[in-house]
Amino acid sequence: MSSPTSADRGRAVRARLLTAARELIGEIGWSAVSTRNLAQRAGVRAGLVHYHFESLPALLRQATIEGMRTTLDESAAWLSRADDPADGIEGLLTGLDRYAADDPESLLFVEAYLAATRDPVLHSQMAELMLAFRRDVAAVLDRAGHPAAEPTAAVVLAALDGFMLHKGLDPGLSAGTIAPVLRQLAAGTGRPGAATTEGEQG
Amino acid sequence: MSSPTSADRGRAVRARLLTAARELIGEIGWSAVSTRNLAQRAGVRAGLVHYHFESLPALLRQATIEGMRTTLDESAAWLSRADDPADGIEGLLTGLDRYAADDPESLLFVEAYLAATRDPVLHSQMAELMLAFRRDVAAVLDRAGHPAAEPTAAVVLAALDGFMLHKGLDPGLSAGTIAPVLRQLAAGTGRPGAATTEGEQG
DNA sequence: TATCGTCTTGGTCATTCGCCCAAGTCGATC
DNA sequence: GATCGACTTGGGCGAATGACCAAGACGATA
Repeated sequence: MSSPTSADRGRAVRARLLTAARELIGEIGWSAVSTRNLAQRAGVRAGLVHYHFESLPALLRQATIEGMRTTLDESAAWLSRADDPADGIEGLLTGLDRYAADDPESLLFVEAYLAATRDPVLHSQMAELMLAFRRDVAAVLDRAGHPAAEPTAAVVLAALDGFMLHKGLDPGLSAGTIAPVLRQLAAGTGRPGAATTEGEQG
Repeated sequence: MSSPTSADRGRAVRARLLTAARELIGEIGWSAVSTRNLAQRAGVRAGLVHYHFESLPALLRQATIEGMRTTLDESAAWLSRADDPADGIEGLLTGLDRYAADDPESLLFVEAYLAATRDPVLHSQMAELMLAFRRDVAAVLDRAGHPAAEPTAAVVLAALDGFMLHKGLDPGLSAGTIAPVLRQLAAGTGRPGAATTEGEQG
């Protein structure tokens, strides 16, 4: 009685293709994803790609946006759940740290940034997502009384993405190394009480 | 007489190919650079690529490493020339800001990070370069009495690369926005005198 | 049972890819 | 003037690419 056959199988194939796209983008790079290796990863025939999706770029766009939305929604939820903004940001950082080296999903974001440079449609969709997330981070900082919430949020997000980039080159770069600096940033300027930098950096 | 013909023309062709490679990597992406569009950009026949270079990836590697070395050397020189580390870092930032939107050369770095993820040779060469530069930045911070030079240097460099990434999505993100935050970072923790954040952020 | 819509198959199309090579140009050297 | 070596030309190789399509499969509907 798991009856739904035609339409449901189609839905499953679409989902498998989107998941495979997210994996492959991180593993081999955005423009190296082809209809054939994508179909192989998803376990379907290559002809299905152009039946279920308008084009290969359209598929990659949709997979990317869905993946980013999921990750950013979870991150925003985690952030607003933390007592202290610094705790929330450090949580984001360590979450990033845990699966950055192994899982290529983290590279999906960077690949998407670059792809957005050359794809106007992807660009506008990603810009909307990222602006909303940055607003969330700024709001959390502002609510905690941070004197410069907006620019600090911009720097923190830039540092997080850049951390992902640099971590690939230098395995010695871990979340623990830069967490104190990010905490200091999240704490604001003249608040010595939140300065965890003293005593245990390195 | 500008006589040197054979060997000298070859040298010129190699240089043109390397320059064209740096341009194209930023414009269309690392894996989209082909022997043919590369040769066309350099104003050279496609067959020359494999005469002057072992392979296309080898050419891209060499072009990338040379470009990065030049940029990093200039940046390090600029940094050590500044009186205050904060001034030096802000100089790096504004230099990055000026030609980030137009010139695709800024994307070369990000493309290289991703390519290094999949190319062990490029990986080791880039790692050496970036580690040396981060050491330079940390040394400048340390010399100015910064209490946490190493991790701060890591965060600053990550923020700079991340800034390049985010700037492509949000044109409203300019160097002026995040410069105060980076200054604060460069100034260290408990030094209110260097806190330029007050009064004019945004 | 017959028809319909949705999905799937297997293959083809023109194009582009990295790489290779025989033949040629041309100044330098003897 | 002959020879040499560095460089250049133009074409060609098999393989991979994105896109497309006629034909079939199969449960749902009538």
